[in-house]
Amino acid sequence: MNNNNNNNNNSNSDSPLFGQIVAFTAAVHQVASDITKDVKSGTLTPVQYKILEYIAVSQPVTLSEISECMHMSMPNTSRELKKLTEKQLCAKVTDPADRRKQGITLSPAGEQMMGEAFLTIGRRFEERIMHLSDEERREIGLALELLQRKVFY
Amino acid sequence: MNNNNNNNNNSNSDSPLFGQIVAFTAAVHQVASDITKDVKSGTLTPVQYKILEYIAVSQPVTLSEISECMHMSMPNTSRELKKLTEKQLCAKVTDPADRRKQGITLSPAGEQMMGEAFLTIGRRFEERIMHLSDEERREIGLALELLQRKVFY
DNA sequence: CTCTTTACTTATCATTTGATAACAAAATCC
DNA sequence: GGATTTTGTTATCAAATGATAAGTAAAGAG
Repeated sequence: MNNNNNNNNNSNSDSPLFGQIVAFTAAVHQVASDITKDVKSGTLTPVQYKILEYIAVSQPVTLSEISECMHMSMPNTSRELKKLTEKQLCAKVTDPADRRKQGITLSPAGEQMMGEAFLTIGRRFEERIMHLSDEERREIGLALELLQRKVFY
Repeated sequence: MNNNNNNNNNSNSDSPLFGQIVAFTAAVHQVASDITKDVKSGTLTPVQYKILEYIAVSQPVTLSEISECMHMSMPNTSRELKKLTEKQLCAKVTDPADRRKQGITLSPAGEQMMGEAFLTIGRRFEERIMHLSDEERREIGLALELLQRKVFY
């Protein structure tokens, strides 16, 4: 009865791309979540793992950068980073040029942990694209480049 | 030549695609997070919003489906859904064919809330791709389709 | 009809995360 | 040199989320 207008409100008829992007984004999230499932050590909280991931890719980083990029407040960032440091997974080095700033890097143990995590992720990804030919991979590379440049910048 | 098709176990990131995918995935997450920032009503927790989003796209859904898809336990799913129902944002309808199951849909208020959210998201997305030509959009559509079919399935 | 399984609920507790106030040290501004 | 801004810390509190145990009602199996 009051089943009013049809659902499938996935779009916005302005842009047919929009619906496609929504579905695509959901798929990317889904796959990313599948592929990274259980890679993190049990002693890490999800946020802590994310932080390590970010440090691993962007090191050295400052606390403020982590804070901004991960959308968390400085106090909370500081707290989590302290825990990571206590777990010996990362190290803070005071910038000699500006001694307020701290360059944060992974410790050797942190490097190893994240190295293993990325290896697992890489293996799972390889499985997923195992069956693809060189030509297909080339196309995928181009598609990724295109989307990143024009949409996900 | 070191071609794919054989499963080389020492895989990790000798696939140049892997690094590209990592960066791409990060970019997608970043943009998605930017674009959906603050679209949710202040009365919703992040998880509750995610659930509503899922219901909106997939309704009607059962509790178990939400539970599985969102990676949360049945008790917790039940709790959050109860809160959403109390907030009048969704409705449970017992399946007459199997009265254990509950089809969950958005209530009119829920439809409206999510409709507005999607509209905002759509507008922000439009801004982002505003400057693109028809030809570019067509290419993007193709790229999305390719990636979704071959990588993010 | 009893036994088991499925789908979900309720209650409870621990942990994680978010938010805010108050502080400190180094750099920068004037 | 004193005020201000930047960068980070510590402490505390509230809320959100996760985990688990125990229960209910309906469906299905034998």
